Amino acid sequence: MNCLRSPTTRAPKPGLTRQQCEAFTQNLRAWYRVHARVLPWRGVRDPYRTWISEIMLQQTRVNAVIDHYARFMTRFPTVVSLALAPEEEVLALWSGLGYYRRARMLHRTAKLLVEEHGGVLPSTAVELRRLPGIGAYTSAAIASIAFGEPVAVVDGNVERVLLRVTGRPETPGAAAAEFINVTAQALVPKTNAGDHNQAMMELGATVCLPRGPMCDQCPVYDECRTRGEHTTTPRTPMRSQRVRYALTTRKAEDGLAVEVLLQRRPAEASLMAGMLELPQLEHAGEADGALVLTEEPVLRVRHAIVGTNYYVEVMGVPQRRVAAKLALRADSMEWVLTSELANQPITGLTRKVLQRLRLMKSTVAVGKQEMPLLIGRGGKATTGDEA
DNA sequence: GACGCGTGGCC
DNA sequence: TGGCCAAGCGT
Repeated sequence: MNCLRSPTTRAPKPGLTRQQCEAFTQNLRAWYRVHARVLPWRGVRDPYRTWISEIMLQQTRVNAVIDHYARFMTRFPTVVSLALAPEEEVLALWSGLGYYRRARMLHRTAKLLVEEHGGVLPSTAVELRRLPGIGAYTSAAIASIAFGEPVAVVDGNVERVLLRVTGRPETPGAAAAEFINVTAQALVPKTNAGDHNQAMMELGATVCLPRGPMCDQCPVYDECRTRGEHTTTPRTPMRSQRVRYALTTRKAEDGLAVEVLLQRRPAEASLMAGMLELPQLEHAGEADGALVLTEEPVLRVRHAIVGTNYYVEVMGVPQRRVAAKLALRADSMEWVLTSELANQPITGLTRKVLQRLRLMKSTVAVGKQEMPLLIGRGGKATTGDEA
């Protein structure tokens, strides 16, 4: 425990006394031994696996990561296999996870590691921090979990837990961030730092919840100043936007298979660059009437992206009509076999639409195996038909 | 330091 | 149903 290690006189002090630090860490450790969730990336001593899981977990829920992680590790079991893959394939396995820049940086870093570091991850937080896509949190997470370095992670969970435990008023800013960092570091044991860090996050994710913390189940209730009181800062309200996509299909050359017309987003787009989606129609207005065959959309879905609710209408558009309308963008159009959709870098929204229309099969070929594309609650594979 | 970047699940 | 997120990073 580092509580004795007093910071320099000018640095802020931890928000807990030495005795509180010791009690907190002990109680947390005992709780974690019993309540730690069994997750695929836990209990493996492979820095590569820790790296992949931590990148996937950035701003992403554990449940969403589990199946993507399994497919990803099957297809790319090593740094070298990842480095050798085309970016298209990395994005295809990332499809549905969001924040696609993560996948590109992951791929870039894998190639960098192979070219300049013998395909091996560096073992300290300071060195890891220099790699693309690895920031303050992820460098500490990999260093502590995979290499045992006693460095604290600070994510949203840790921040919330420590604000509640210390009772420090939530006033965002550099001073508050430094206070959190110092307090978090004071709690890190010299050994098993990785387990301690994961326990801190596990506590925040399963007990010390943002809303409705379950204080009666909390292992550090006695050390907590606020017992769960915590005000969350209000957010900007969601905006709404209407959007229409064209669903156009044709028979493949063999006369049996079906192909779907997709459009590739510009490589320089800030949002989902280079990924495939259904062609977007001009918004309801003037010339649309001549284009749309079915007055009623084939499908309506709502799709939320941070800050915006998209109310989506998918319109069935025959091939001969779509050609004229979309000719200007013809160079970005691609016909994709429905059997190949699962292996393409498709945006989450288009993926959702195609699955709901049963045009997209529910498994993806990864190496020699067929992996389920959807995992239902409880880990049972589903066909997607239940939706 | 603020902002842009995705998504599925939960209530 | 609509609102609220969740194990951040780069610019």
